[in-house]
Amino acid sequence: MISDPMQGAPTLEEVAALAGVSRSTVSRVVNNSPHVKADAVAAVQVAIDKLGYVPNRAARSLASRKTQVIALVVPESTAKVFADPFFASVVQGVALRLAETEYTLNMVIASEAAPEKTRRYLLGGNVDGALVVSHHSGDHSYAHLGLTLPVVFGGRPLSASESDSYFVDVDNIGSARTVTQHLIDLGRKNIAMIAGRQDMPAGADRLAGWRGAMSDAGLDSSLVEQGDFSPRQGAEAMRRLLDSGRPIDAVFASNDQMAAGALSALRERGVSVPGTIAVAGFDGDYFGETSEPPLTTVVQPSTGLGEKMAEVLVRLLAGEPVERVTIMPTALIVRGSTVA
Amino acid sequence: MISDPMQGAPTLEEVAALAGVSRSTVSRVVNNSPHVKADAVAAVQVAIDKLGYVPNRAARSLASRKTQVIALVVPESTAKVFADPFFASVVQGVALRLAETEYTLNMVIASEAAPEKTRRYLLGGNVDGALVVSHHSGDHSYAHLGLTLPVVFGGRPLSASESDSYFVDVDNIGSARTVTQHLIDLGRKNIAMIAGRQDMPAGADRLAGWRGAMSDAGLDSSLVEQGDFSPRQGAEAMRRLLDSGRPIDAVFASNDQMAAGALSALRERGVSVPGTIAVAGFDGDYFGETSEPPLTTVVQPSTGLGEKMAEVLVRLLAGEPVERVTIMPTALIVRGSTVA
DNA sequence: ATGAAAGCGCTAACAT
DNA sequence: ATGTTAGCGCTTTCAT
Repeated sequence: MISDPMQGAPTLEEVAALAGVSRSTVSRVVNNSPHVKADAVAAVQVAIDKLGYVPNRAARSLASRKTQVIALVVPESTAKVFADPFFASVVQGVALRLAETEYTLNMVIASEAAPEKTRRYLLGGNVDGALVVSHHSGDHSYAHLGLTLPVVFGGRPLSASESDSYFVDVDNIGSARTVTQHLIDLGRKNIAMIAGRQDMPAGADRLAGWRGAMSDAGLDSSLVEQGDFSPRQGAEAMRRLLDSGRPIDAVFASNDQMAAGALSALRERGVSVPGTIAVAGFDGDYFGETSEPPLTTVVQPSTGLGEKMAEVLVRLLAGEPVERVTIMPTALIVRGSTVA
Repeated sequence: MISDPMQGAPTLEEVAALAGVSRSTVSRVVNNSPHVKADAVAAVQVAIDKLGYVPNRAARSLASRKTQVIALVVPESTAKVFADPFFASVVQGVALRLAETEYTLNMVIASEAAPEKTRRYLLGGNVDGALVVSHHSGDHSYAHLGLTLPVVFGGRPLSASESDSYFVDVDNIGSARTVTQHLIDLGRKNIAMIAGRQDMPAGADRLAGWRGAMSDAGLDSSLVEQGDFSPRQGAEAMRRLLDSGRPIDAVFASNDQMAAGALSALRERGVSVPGTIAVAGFDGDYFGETSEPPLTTVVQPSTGLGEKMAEVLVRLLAGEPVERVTIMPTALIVRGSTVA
């Protein structure tokens, strides 16, 4: 059998004995207190190294009433579409940034069936703060968590007013306007929209951005179909658009996955892209990079978004002043799906 | 400012007082001890609900010498390619499965620069067990961790002998043979291989499987180029293959990402697929699903792999007998890249 | 600058 | 079946 890992781990007390100082002094050294004489610090360091001492988190947490744990809350529905490369990148950014700190990353899958369980866990003093990513969820039972626990959201929370929650996001409306304008500048007039779920900020805002650009240009903005951000539903939406019989010379989809789906529907109907219909997406993930033709899209700094979320929370926890809203930059990338 | 979340959290002692029993009894109820009378259980439950009591993990961990934490160790290089959908799915499986247990998932990014930091953390009594995924790493400093801490690997560990580590994997050799045989059955004779990194088991084994099938069929197995599992290097490998001037009528790539890259190289050279060259991949991820044409591939149950890893570790931790090696089933999926 | 002492909230023998 | 008694390993006043 495997030996108990917690067995025989050297304690602070043993370090103190070996260094010939009190436990308090060792504790101070471990916590970088400035009030310890240099030689004492040295002696303790030697003892720590010799023993391979690692502070016990549980004891430390119990005594200090701080957990040094940050929860990354992922609604279960989002977890199921972990396949979403955008989401995976955000998680990656969070993990990378947190690895540089003393915080530990606790990934929590929030079952939509038992939201109370998650709430209790988060509010039960098990974590110092939480990061909530819900690209794909309408569930915002976490919106009010921010009143009790430091929380940073990935993407603007739907239900909470901007004034009382911290979040990191991109300018979805503005970016959607930009892609749409690109399509308009190309001379396209009948630009359809494959919108994402409207119970999600990203879905609603991108639709709003498209509408804004269309009406500013005096174009009709009634060509809208909806999908759930998946390639499959993107393809289905495209087919419905085609079947409507209305003239279409361009399509803007709420994300690259749906745009890629639209591309396959177009291919199966023998419609040339961008010749007959130009297609643009949003996200800048590899669905768009590897599609045929590659997609014109709005690139979001997905890893950067995760890093920023972690950073905002860490600073919040450190008591530093932090801006409630952080908007990350996006960039329009023009590729073969709109320009031959 | 935000109120201290750990402030005022009801303690076991308060529950005991309200229920009119001792702390031990409350503890027993919380831990589902069978030795508590029904009415006492009821009284305690009422008190717990009324107070909204949540056990303090730190205190529990300190007293019980168990952390209830499982680390998911991700080598930093792997984290950077978190973009790998296969890997993301494995993580998803782990998280989903662990969410059903009492364990907490601690995601640890193991910096290759400071492997000792991770070792210390894992061995310092901060976790009960670890899950190591290193699809993309040659680093196996974790191989010997298994001697001290319960560890389950995703994929066969390279350096450790099978007899002393737990792992969950698929039959890479056999599956690679199967795809290759499919190509041979199609009448292809000059089948090239785009192999993955040979310092990784998956890379080496898939190459071996292809070799085996080729030599069994009496075919030449010298048409090999290597890549790092990325689409870009898959495309480059394909170009080198084409530039070699040797006849080629099929290609098997170590993963779908490289196969997708090969597809784009082929398209840019105007080579028809599967007409002139048939292409097959491995993994069953969406690179293969969304490519044009979609890829014939070996589907691995990626989420299932993660779930199984979690399950094996949980059972190991529970002291249940568990098989050291778990091989998950794969399936050959034939699509347009090999059959018109 | 350092030590002594008192817990943090819980579990785990040991009694009863 | 339930209560009592010690700690788990660390931080943190409070002295000195």
